[in-house]
Amino acid sequence: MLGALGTIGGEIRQTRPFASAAEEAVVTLVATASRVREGLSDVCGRRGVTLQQYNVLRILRGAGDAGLPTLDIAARMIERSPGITRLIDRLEARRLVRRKRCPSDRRQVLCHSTNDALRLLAELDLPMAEAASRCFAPLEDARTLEIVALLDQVRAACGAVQRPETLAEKTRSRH
Amino acid sequence: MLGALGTIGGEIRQTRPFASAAEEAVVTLVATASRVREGLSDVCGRRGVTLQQYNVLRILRGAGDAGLPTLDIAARMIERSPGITRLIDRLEARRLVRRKRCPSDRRQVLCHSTNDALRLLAELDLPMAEAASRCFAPLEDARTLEIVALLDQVRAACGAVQRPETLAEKTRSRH
DNA sequence: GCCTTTTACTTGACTGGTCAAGCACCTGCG
DNA sequence: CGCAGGTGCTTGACCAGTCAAGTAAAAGGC
Repeated sequence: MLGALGTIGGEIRQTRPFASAAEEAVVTLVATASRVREGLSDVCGRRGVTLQQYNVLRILRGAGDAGLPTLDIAARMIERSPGITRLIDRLEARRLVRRKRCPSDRRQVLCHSTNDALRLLAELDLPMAEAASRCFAPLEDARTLEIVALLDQVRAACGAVQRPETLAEKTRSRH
Repeated sequence: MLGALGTIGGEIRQTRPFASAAEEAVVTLVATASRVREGLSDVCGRRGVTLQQYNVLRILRGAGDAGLPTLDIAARMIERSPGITRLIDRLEARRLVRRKRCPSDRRQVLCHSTNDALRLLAELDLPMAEAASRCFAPLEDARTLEIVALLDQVRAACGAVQRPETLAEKTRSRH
């Protein structure tokens, strides 16, 4: 384990082996996600959007014409983002998002995808899918889904204490 | 798959299933790492350091009295960090790092851990290890190491194009 | 019908991260 | 020895993310 080829221990030139399997896994997980993220970020970056912005645009595309209130977008993001307002500000400035106050609840601001955004997403769909495939290319689909299943358990374990169900979510699941 | 409990599809309330295993895996990977990162970040945060700063301090502890030049630290970081100089600036301002010019190569700046830093790390060792264990608690060690092995392959696949071996690394491996 | 509480953001001040350019220093090569 | 080119950082300008406090609207009492 001490500096073996292809392992994190080797890559970051660590002098001592990991104290536990969990510690090694945490480091490997964060490092791997970081690399994958860079690859995707790079693809988005070529079209002038960050990965977070891309994520928002995809969420809005999925929401369709109805649009989505600001905090609902935040709740669906892959990575938590408290700066959601400003993030969308920038997208609105670039005419990738339109906002309007919700008539039935004037506290909410409904966000909509614009045609520019849909065009941008259409351009990004293929390269993003390719970037994802490239990362998991050495693994068969079965192995890939195995990772997914294992990671789901990890998220459940740390997410349980980390991100307690919000009130909004509780309310939603009640009906 | 469409919104099943405990899966990413359910958690982020996605309306359509994923187009491919790779895309699902990418989303799951980034989301999971993000949650794990938050948990660790939170532990560090209570002692006033970011996860990146903690990583630097650990690297310097590992380096011992010899210290380590700035860019060597950057190379060993779990997440790539071009802002390494400023990151260390902040650590130096808080007296967690000492810097001095290397006498044999005056371009390099050798960074050293201070006693304050060692004390801080000693305080963080246990809670950080616990946070890591908590994330992987539902998995047996064998399953945990299975994830590590799979993720190593993913990193190799996207890292190959993403982060080509630097010249410095080539030089080092030559002797 | 008012008054508290909750929700859904928004704003301001700040910290931290990123990119590009620059400077000091070393390393060969003629 | 001098100088072209590479290395190792640092700096400045910018942008994105974070935290705390504030505002406006809805919801729920009494």
